[in-house]
Amino acid sequence: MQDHYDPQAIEQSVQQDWEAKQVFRAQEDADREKYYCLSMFPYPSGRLHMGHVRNYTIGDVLARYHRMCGRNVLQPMGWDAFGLPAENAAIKHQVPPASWTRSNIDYMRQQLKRLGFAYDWSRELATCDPDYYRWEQWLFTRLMQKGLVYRKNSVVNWDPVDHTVLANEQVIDGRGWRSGALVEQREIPQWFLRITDYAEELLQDLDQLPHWPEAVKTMQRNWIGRSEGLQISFSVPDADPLLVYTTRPDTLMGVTYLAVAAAHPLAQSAAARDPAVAAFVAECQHSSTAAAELDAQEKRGIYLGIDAIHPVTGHKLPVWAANFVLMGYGTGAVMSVPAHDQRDWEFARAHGLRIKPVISADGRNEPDVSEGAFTERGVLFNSGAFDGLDFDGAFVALEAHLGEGARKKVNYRLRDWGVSRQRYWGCPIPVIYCEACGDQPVPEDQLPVVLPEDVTVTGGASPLAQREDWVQVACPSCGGAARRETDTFDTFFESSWYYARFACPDAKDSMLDQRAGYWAPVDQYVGGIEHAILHLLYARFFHKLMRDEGLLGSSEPFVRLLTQGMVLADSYFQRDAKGAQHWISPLEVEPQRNAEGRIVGGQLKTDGSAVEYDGMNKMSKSKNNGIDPQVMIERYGADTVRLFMMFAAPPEQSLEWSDSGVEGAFRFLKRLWRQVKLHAEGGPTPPLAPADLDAGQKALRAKTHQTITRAGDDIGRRTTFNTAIAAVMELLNAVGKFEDASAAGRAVVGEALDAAVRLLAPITPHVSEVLWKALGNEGLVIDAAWPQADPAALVAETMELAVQVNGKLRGRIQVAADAEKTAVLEAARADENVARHLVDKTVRKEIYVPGKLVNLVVG
RNA sequence: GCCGAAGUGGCGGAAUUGGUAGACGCGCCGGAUUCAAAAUCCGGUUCUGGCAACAGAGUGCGAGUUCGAUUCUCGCCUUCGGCACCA
Repeated sequence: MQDHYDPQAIEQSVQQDWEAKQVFRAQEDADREKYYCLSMFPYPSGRLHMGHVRNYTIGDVLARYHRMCGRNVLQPMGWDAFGLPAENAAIKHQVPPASWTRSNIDYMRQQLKRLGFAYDWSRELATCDPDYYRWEQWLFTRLMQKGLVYRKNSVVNWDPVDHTVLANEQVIDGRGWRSGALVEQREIPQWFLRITDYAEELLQDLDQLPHWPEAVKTMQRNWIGRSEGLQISFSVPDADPLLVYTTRPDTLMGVTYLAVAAAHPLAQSAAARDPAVAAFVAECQHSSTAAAELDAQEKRGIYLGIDAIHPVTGHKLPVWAANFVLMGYGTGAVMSVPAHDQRDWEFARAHGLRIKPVISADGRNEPDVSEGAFTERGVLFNSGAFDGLDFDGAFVALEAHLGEGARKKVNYRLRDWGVSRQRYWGCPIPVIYCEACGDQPVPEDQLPVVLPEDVTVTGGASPLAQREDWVQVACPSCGGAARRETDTFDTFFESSWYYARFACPDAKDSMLDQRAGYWAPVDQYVGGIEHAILHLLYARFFHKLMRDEGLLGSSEPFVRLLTQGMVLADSYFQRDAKGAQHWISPLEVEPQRNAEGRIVGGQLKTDGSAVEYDGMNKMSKSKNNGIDPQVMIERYGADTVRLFMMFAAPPEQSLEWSDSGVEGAFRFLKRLWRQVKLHAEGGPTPPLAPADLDAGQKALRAKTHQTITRAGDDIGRRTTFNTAIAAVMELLNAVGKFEDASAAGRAVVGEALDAAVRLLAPITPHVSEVLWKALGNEGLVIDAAWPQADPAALVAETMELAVQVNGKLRGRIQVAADAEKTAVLEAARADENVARHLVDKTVRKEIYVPGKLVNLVVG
């Protein structure tokens, strides 16, 4: 054993040892309990960032912990390889997306290996590989045959200069990010998956996921947005009736106007007659397609000069076009009740429309709607024959009254999944268009439809559409001339099923084989909270599609979910003469602190010039505050980086990068190394005789077994790795203070160090392997058993209780562990300081919480 | 705007089921070691008053429930994540 802890010397040789012994190769074994641990696979952007390191360390700690608990663990890794950044890099550096992506994968794979993650690399997959994406093409053709796929027009952001469709993130202040041109909304035909057919099951099955965070389930429930209401028809003279959906049919008598989307046929026909309406509709064409921006923008509208007929009163209701009504959602029309809906109220106020209250809290007093809408449920008034009814009564009565004009309907906020992308670097949608035979799925024996990789990406029109050799194809039905679909799948398509393919990445004849039956579902999934809705919902949907295809027996893909927080770092900037911010890496700044120790600014290390401090922000290119994991691994080793990441914050919270925190983690490992070395130099650990220990030895042994209990619970049940590490630190602090060179003393220290090394093995696996051997053990610590606490070591003879008077802490008492309540209360009153607070007072109440405290309530 | 989360010493965080607020680490202060420094080791460290014993205050803000609230309820403020074409 070397004198000093030298991570660079040991980590490589430990990794070679694991590799040589193929330690992490997973084998199906029906006799063993399986544990499938998966971290969200990375997009191969070029280099690993700290978010990856955090994500994969969490997964690795859990995988290694469960392995030490005896489970048959699978932990695979792969690449979410299709996506927009490859096309951007292609434009910038004139490299094909395929080669850019594959060289990134090669670099990042080597980085992951350097971090010592326990992956079964034999199962590695990349979604840009035709052997992978052929199976999602196959599934799509199956779904076409089942009627779960359809094609319809939908709106995209169109850049009229670059002649290309833009992603929402490529639209900046309404303009294309490269061209600067004003973006237009354009309708194009796109493929959709009927996820709404599964809306009810996706909602119901959330109840089958007790080990998912409540926040994620709540967000998914709200996203699916099930509601029950009435679809009501409003007749319009000389036009088709307007259909609206409402969850508040009880407010029908308070409807004072109707609002339709700018793209609604009624608005379109009004635009043809009225230039003012036409101008409004044209203006709406330039608004964003992003819901967040639409929702936040000023509510605008225009009267169409058309009136609909109220289905009960027969009164005329003005029909408006409004920018907050979306054509793609529901019927593209809403009924407006300004007295009882806040958005309608604001719109009515702005445009001088009538506000008619019809719901009262108690059925007697009219609500005050002068300052805002009254949105609670209540009792109807001002509603003719329906006066006095409550919500449910009105619902039923109105449904009956309207007859043909209304239909009860369960509605979902969830919309069908548009999977078409007008991009090159993605999985080709396997469809052939024949003028004679129509839309055809590519036949199974012609799959995969391989994406040509030798292309030039310009940022303009799709390179695929320009490849006539690829586009032109024989119709599978009539054999005549036909054309391929040139759109590719949304990249969420690939990431919706990769977890299942890891069970059988080499399956040649099917999407999944029987091995998926062994490994699926994933027992523990780990990834960023930003995926709480979209990715996780699509993966749940795909799992059910694959189940209904007979490929899987379960209904949910992920049994447990851990959503990790972001990694933040200090960010600094300087301003140039024009006032523009230039972001400076925290590595180049000497921070300046105020008297309280808070950072208030800093100086550039190179020239001492002043820099401004922008606080802690998510590590990102845009703020230039990313800390390169590679640099940290080279300086401190993988174990220190892993330890710091697990210690600095609980996994679900955001984590603040701290150079001195990393130093602290490194210092801890150096101290651990010294303690083991010191102990090992004294010779082999003598055998332990628990019955013959003195009080001090018993105390250390109790600490060891408390630590085992706590760390096991923290890692296995609570997944709070930070507190598990703190517990081990406490144990090692106790060992450091323990000075007893007797045989029994050395036995107790040996037991403590043995436990510490095993408890740390999932977190700092390399140094743990070396220390494990140094303590005289054979084999690998990753093959050792997770330590078990000895209940006998935890039994204490006395316990400390807090004593409060009127809820304020006034003393602490030591009592026998089995003391009766009366004896405890007597000891509490006898405490000197407690007694002072009881002078001239009457004890009105005595509260005793066994093992915790006594509270004496005095008057 | 809508949905979700977070807010505790100088800093990161702990307090698991309503029961001792501040574990563990960082930083800082003092000491040991050293010619000196680094490294290491030991001690202290929520704030205010006090030599101390101890007392008072204290978990974003304002109310409430309770013998007792960081924890539960209501109302606000701030920050962060998502909002369907970033992944």
